[in-house]
Amino acid sequence: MVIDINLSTLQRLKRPEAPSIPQPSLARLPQYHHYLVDLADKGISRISCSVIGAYLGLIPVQVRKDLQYTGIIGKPKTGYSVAELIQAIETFLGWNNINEAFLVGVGNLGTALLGHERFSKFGLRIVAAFDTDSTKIGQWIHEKAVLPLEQLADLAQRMSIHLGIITCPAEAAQAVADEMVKGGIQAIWNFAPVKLRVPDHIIVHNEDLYSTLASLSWKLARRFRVPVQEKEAV
Amino acid sequence: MVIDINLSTLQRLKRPEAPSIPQPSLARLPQYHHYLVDLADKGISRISCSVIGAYLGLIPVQVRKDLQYTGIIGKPKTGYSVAELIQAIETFLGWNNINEAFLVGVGNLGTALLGHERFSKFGLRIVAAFDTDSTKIGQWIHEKAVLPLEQLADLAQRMSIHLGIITCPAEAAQAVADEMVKGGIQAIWNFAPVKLRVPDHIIVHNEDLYSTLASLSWKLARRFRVPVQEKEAV
DNA sequence: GTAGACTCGGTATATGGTTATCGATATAAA
DNA sequence: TTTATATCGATAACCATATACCGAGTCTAC
Repeated sequence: MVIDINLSTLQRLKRPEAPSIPQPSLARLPQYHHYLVDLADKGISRISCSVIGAYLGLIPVQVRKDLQYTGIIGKPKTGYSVAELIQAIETFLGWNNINEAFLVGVGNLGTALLGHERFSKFGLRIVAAFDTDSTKIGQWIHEKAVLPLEQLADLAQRMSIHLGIITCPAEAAQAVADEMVKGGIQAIWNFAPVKLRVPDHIIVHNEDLYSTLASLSWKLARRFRVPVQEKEAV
Repeated sequence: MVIDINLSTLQRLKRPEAPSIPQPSLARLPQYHHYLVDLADKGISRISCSVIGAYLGLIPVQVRKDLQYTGIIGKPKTGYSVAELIQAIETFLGWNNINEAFLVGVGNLGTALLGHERFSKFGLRIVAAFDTDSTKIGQWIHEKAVLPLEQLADLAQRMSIHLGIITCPAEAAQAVADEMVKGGIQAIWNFAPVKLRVPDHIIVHNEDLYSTLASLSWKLARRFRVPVQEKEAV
């Protein structure tokens, strides 16, 4: 059986033009951004890594390294310009160019995302929603039309939509992903707890609530359980 | 200014009894679990790391290492017992003992979580919801009562609730967290895009949509931008 | 104007997680 | 019964990320 070998090999081969920024740093940038916007609102114009780090519980060096990826240049003693920093992060993350997205699955979660106006500040605009439930189709939710899933592929192609958001039940997720791929969608933000099978060039990010839940319950169990050894000897 | 030094030092001091399992492994366990339950439903009773890995896009060694943390023991050639493996993961993650939780913020997202029946399979039961909006208080959403936030601390204490879920707007999140701490809650699952300030012994997990969004938009921007160098020389 | 303190940027080291390798063992086929 | 093969468990090498260190620059206070 060589399937596994092929798979892992593929994964590695896919990465030559791999991220020039570590994934964890990428994930921290929005946090810096959020804090910086707050500062800007307060009229503060310069900031140092130490202060940012103190606020977020990170050491100054790490903050500095993360920020360096955005290409920003600071000045000794004074630190960075807040405005420049915000700009640098937004540019780096591509938040200046809006990504238009389709969302599939207008349940509670889907509705929540559709109504999240703040996304537009972070380069995301959900332009339409899709569902298979005929009672939902035709409705308008948060000013977005709910269309039948069958139209997704065609519309995505014609409107050059690059991003798809999956908030449908797990059972339907793979079929939805297939439709998205057919419509030329490049990246999928997947909220369904399923491993999607898509071509290699498609970017998939899973928002896996169960992972978080696992961490939490493990830590809680650990805290309230009498401290026993985790592994039994054979 | 020594705040930062103290902070980072604290973080390290907090960790002596740190996770005996890497965070990424912990996050993968639910995925294995999900797949295994599917297998069990199909009547398959034994499984090898290679097959699990092939399904999830991981190499067999990694799967094996992850599973070892749960204390499971496999047999050469045959692999693991599916049933034992499921049991081992559930026990390890503490999914057998139900965690009762309070949820604060009955917006779309909060409602979505309240309605998510599957959580109960993963050791989570949301027993009540809270809000400050008087039009929501008194309602029942998915068979859970919506109570005024003021009652949270008292009820949490009397019912020995250990877990709090924050799905309210960012502005209110810190105040809610404070209430939770006052009520003796040990762990917080935070969906608000805010860095919460809580005592050291409180476990906080942020479900940060913006981090994911940042990754996605960076990768999309990178794909569609002409490949230029990321950093300008000084 | 000078001394001192703070902060940046670059390089080096340490840590933690992932991947590779090897020997042992159980099953299945000859 | 013997041989071949798939798989596990353990140890070791490797890689990515996080942390520490050091020199250089600039602002503040005296």
